[in-house]
Amino acid sequence: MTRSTAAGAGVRRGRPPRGASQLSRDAIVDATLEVVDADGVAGVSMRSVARVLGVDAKSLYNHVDGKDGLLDAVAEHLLGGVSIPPATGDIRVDLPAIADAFRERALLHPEAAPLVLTRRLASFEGLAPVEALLGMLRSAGCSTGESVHLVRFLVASLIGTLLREVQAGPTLGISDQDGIAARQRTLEDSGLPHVIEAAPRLARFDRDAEYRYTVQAATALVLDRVRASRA
Amino acid sequence: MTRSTAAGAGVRRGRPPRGASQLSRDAIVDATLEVVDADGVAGVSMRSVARVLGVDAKSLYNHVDGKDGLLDAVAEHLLGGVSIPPATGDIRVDLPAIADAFRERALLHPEAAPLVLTRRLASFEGLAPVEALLGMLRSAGCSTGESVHLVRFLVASLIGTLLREVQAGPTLGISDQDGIAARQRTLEDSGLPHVIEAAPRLARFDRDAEYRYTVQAATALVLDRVRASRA
DNA sequence: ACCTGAACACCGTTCAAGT
DNA sequence: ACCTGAACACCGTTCAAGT
Repeated sequence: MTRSTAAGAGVRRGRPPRGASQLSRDAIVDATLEVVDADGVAGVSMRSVARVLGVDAKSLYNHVDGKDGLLDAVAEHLLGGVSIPPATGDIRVDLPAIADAFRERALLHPEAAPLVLTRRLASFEGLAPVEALLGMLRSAGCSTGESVHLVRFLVASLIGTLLREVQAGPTLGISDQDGIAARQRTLEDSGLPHVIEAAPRLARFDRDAEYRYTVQAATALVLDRVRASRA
Repeated sequence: MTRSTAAGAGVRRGRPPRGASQLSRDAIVDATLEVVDADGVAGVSMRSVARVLGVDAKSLYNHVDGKDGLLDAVAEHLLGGVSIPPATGDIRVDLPAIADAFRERALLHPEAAPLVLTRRLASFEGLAPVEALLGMLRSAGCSTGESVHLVRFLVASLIGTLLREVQAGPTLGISDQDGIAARQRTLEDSGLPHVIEAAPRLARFDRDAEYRYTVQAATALVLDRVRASRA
């Protein structure tokens, strides 16, 4: 049913062989993503993942460090797959390209996005975007120190934006016309003057438009910072 | 042992009366925060919270909508307590003041911060900061549309930053000298030239300094946006 | 080297009964 | 109106045994 079209960059494509004892870390991660796509992160249990593989839950412990390790592995698998196009030297092109690559990968399995965005922020699987951002800033003339600060700011902003994008998915968005109306009414009942004034706009949420605004604002900020660094 | 000094703004102070049937939504939220402070969000279960109150776990269902509703209530309780100082009319003062108020409240119970920052991003308990930000931007001359976009960007950036601040708490930070060294070594082993160059700076993380950088960058961005809006 | 049966100490939640 | 006993269908994880 959920037959996701784009699987990882892995070798094996379809669902892993059931019943056969073909267990491997990769197969387990794939099976977990199958569960996540179907039932969300909350649906992941050692037992539910094992069921997909036609195997006993305890067998997973031979390949993965408990449930926590399993979820880490999933986050790492997704983060590790970020592939960034070569730099052009123009920040107005390269910054959006890096952000897009990260976003695309993080939203590959929307239900898994919170995992990718909140777990392992300190991990080293997600270093590709950091390397690209650092390279961009350094060759634009920023100091190493300024570059590191700026990279952290950019990553944090992007993560915050994507986290809301994912959360807003079902609840807000254009899809749910009644939800928007109800939401607007709640906002208007808040008694806060500026919230009331902005209620029609606060009630709706266009994911792509919000993302583009974030990237554009971030780009402007970086350009400003680079200009200041040069002076 | 964990005797947190600053409790909420609630009326009752100490631990709720044990054994007595004094159950109430507020008492349950307080008890949950006690568990969170001691054992983290992962330590929260209907049974562990009930144990703090000297009550059967099932009794909680009379006041709270399951475990999910309980965690929502905790997030709302914390978010609802944000109190923002009156505006001065100077963005360079007011924006940091709003951010500080939000941060202070979100980090009141550090272990509960992920709850506050990720749950209920669409909630209406956290409207006070939104109202303050909208007011600031509108009276600075931004259109309603631009103000809404900007508020979303600012909130997302702040949430992303605070989320990392909380995550970085135990692992990075100044505290763990060996951790920093190990982390630096890993970065240097990545093979990524700019990551290697920046490794000493990437390895350490000063929470307050990073937060200040975020607020300052955000302030600069807003000032720039306001200037553009006027022209 | 890897899989599993037995086992343990947990979970969230419903519902009918009690007071 | 609110609390609980009995009950159900789950959890994660260990360990000793099997192959």
